[in-house]
Amino acid sequence: MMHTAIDSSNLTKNLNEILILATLYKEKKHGYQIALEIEEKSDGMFKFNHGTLYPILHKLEKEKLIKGTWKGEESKRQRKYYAITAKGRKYALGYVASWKNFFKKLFEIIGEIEQ
Amino acid sequence: MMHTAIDSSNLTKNLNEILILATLYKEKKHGYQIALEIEEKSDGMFKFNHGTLYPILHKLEKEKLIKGTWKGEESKRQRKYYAITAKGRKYALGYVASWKNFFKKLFEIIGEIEQ
DNA sequence: GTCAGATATATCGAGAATCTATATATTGAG
DNA sequence: CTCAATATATAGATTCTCGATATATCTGAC
Repeated sequence: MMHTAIDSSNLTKNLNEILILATLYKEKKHGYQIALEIEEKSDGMFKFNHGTLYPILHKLEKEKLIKGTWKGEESKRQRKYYAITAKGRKYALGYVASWKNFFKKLFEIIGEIEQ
Repeated sequence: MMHTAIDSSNLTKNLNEILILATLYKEKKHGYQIALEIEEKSDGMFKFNHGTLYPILHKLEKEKLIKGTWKGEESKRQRKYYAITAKGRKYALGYVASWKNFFKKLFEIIGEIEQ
């Protein structure tokens, strides 16, 4: 399995990527929908500002982890639906393993903190 | 208990702080020692560059979560030993609760990713 | 003894990423 | 018809880490 190491010096970026990939894992969604769903599911713990969300989507698309397609009838509002790619799925699977390892290590250290 | 919310848009900073507070929770240590211990305990997953470590220590000290004291005989090498304060302990306890919550929420979402 | 490498603290400039604000446009409720 | 929510996008400000640099001490090898 591809091993996607988490860069602890850039955790937020790693978090944003895995949240987006997870949200798209089972079905395609457009940007705004992704942001809303993540915010709802996490009870507001994870939020995306517009200025953060779209550049990340564009970057993931450039890396071919997701693929966007414009949809909407003519002269109607156009939405860009993103679908995860095969490459994106592999990447996401490796990422989950890395996050588990991350928390294991983290809790080993912060286990020092006790009441 | 004080609730220390984790700012998911600045995760690395939150991580660095909790790692330092955890490392100081049971005994005082100087900066270099903190960095080495965290790197060893995490098998290299968490690392501190010097340019990152010292500014964070200064900031935590300014916020009175830790307190530094220079030690070393005259004309010998001076080391600054940091001890966690009562305020720091309370803060750390709230932080651990927040990290657990963070972890829970994250895995609720990335649970979508399955083989 | 002296020299190299590890220990130890500190700061600066560069680079990367997010945030806030702004722009533009559609849709639905009242 | 107007306003709030939906929807995508980008620019500039801010913030944080990284790598480099500076300074100095300690220790072990030769």
